[in-house]
Amino acid sequence: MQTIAVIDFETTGLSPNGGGRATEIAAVLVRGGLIVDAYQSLMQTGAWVPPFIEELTGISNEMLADAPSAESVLQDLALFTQGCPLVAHNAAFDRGFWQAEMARAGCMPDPAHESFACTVLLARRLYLDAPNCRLGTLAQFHGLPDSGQAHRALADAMTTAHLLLRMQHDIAERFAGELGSLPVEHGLLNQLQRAHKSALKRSVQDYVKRQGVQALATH
DNA sequence: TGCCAGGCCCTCTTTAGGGCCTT
Repeated sequence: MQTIAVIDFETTGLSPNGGGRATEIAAVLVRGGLIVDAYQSLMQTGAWVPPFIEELTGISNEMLADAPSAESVLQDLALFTQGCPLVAHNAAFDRGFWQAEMARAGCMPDPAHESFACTVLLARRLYLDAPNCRLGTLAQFHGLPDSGQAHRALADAMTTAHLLLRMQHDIAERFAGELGSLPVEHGLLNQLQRAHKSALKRSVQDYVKRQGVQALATH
């Protein structure tokens, strides 16, 4: 059964190329429709946290002074998520920091981590009635469990994980005719997030068809 | 005070521009 890692970074800015560094990371493991494990840590990169970010996240320079080094945190994280495809809310943002911080820490690239699905792109496909696709809005829209203080890594990763579970449920229900008993795994999420709204059903059918071919190929 | 990035999507589009989403 596939395990998916839902991740969330808190950072000092919007882009690693603009000098932004990670301040906190969380990863939540999802398997078989359940949250099965979680990891969270502050990390010390030596970067200064601007007042605006401190107010937004509650993460201060003083808190980071006692935090473990980014290198040790990222090595732990690489082990924790080993072999798991990744999911994040606005994956383009987290993917940029993931790649930059993993490279700085000298972690070997994990082929599974090249597959990075985005709950924003999926939400834009699936929830046309939602006011917008911000994480907090979608959590309220679906009545997701309260995961704690927003803009902290574990709380946001937990909320994203609950959103992902909701999406897997909704996709399975909406496309029950095409999917049958096929689980809603990472490959289908990737397929759907790239599909045009009007082509959702065709994407599911294409995915199911390919799964069938792969199943035959393994026998 | 306001902007600083980057990837993706949508449309009054595709030889482009603007909005969304993340910290």
